[in-house]
Amino acid sequence: MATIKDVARRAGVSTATVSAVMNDSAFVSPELRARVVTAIRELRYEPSLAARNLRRSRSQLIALAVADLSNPFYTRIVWSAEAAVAAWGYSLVLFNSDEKPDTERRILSRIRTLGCDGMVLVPVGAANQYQPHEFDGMATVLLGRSIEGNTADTVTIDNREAGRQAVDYLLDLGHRRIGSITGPMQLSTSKGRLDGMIDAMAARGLAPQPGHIRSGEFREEAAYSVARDMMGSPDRPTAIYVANGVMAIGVMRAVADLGLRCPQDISIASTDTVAGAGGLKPRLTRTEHPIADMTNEALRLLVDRIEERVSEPVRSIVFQPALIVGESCMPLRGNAA
Amino acid sequence: MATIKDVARRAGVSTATVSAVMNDSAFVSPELRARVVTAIRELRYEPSLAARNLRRSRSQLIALAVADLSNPFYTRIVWSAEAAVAAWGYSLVLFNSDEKPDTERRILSRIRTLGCDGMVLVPVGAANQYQPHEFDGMATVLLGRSIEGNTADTVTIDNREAGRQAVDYLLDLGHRRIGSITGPMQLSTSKGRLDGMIDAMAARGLAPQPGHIRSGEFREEAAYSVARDMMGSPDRPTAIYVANGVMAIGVMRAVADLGLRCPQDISIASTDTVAGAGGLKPRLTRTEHPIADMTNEALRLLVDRIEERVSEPVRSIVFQPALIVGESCMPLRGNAA
DNA sequence: AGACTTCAGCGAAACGATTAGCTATCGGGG
DNA sequence: CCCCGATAGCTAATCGTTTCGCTGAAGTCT
Repeated sequence: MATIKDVARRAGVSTATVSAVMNDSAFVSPELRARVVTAIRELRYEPSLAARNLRRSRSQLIALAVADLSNPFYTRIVWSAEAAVAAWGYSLVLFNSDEKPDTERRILSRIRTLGCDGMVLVPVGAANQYQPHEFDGMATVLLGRSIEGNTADTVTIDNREAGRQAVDYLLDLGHRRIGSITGPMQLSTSKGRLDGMIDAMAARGLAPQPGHIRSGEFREEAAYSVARDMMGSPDRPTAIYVANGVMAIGVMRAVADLGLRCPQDISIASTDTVAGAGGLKPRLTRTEHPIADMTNEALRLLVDRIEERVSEPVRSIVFQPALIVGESCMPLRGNAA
Repeated sequence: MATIKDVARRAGVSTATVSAVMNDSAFVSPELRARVVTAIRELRYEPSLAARNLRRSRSQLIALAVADLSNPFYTRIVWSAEAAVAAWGYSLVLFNSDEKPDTERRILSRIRTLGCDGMVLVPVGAANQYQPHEFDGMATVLLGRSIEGNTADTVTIDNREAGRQAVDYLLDLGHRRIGSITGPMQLSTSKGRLDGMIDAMAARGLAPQPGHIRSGEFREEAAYSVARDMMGSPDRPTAIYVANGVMAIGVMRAVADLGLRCPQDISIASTDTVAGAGGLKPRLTRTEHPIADMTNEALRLLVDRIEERVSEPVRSIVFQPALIVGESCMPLRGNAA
């Protein structure tokens, strides 16, 4: 691997000149520039980022730590993020905390050690699990989930509104016994969506039955067993709001395995799914999130911070969900019940 | 950010001793060690990888460049790779070449500049597009696709066998007019799978009609339009072998939009899909690839190379596909035709 | 006691870039 | 003719580690 010294020697100039040519940081006469450029090409010189970064104390690395790489929702974020990061001239270091706070803690420390210029984090822990020092000195944007009392920029969806929209739709169809399957309650997303559901019902003087509100991990299997349990009971709901796309798949599988038909026997609405794209039948009625826009925005905020073009202490951007009507819901009258 | 010097000063020792404590690289008396450890904790010292790597000329970074991050096949690879890389003590830098050779070239150069210790590459170009120098000096493993005449380790699936298995199954069901929709022919995967199909038919004295063999980009949209075209003609095949999971979704959508039913009107078999997991109906009959195993193996080979525990010049590992029977194929007799 | 080995720990030279500050050259104005 | 300013390019310090080779103290052997 050729170094800047080799190039300098070959071109008969100093390393400072080579550096100037590489970075366009000072005027270099056309003649010398040409010699340097030739030497660079001949030696196939590529500057070492390790050295450059040590000097500049920057790394050109942006870390992305997502909560669950097996979830298409996050792989979509990864896809968008890779493109955005590259477009801003950085490279993406990817981490999967697998919804485990301990793993996340190790990742945070690793990100620090790597000297990443900034990070986009989908936090998995409850607010009180974070030490303040875990964020300071590092440009950070929280994506998708927020942490109360945090000091970092945040890009989220209006979860409460998402829950409200979905459940309002079910209510409009005449459903009254509506259940919900959501994720862990310490997460802002789960809590927000459930609150939205409760809002929507309260607005019509209703409240969900306690046994019809269940939470579990944001995984297909967890949702499957919770759904089997809830749907097996005689006073089962006529409609379910599932707070997450992957869980919705589990719920649909549970419904099918119980011999129930969707939407004839049970209506299902969900939030944040990307499953519709996969050819799922029936197509889910769901609130969709502008994942790509959210991710791009998160990176814009982050790069702003990194390059110190920003004055405000903390910025919070909230996107709005949109209800997409599929084929997984029916008016109550049409029900077998 | 505290540096090793701060720690040394605080503990009243030299930087060399701090380094020894950090790396367990030399014996340090319990007393000094304790002082150092305390100082490290108090200052919340984390060594700078930039400096360490400059010195050691290693980066603890492994690059993964996949062909298409929007394809679940590759996101599955990303998932497995992140876990494996972390388990080996490295971090993952992710790139998406988006099936574009130009983008891939830029990525290769970036990987070099970053000083990654090694890379796992899903190559997108034809063999002759690679310069030998693009690989040398860098530990490399090719994953999923191979490059003829390459000098890197390779982990692939037996594509020919995959095509043979799927088409054999269709032949066993009595199909004779079998079509195929595959990816770009310069890719080893597309070519291998088509060859396997031709093998299977030739073994029974048959050959596909020329108009029934089509190729296009490995994308849902490409497959959709090719399928509409092929299925619209009067002598359309009674079964199709689709060489890729994402394309299979496009084909199924095309079939549905043409008012045809699968499997009653047309049987579909595919290779390499991960769509079955997504709740697709009917479930595809397909050859599955042990993606996680392949990825783990690729990383094992790579780390072997990086840590120079290996003598052989080039290793090639070929995995075998397995036929998974779903509900997307029927015997020919049952057809409307 | 003297000579030799261990051994903990230190000092300083790398690693490969950037960059502040300096030097030499040249042209032009007083 | 001298001085000055501008300009091109160089020298050397620096970033934060690791690591080679050294020192001096303590232990071991004759």
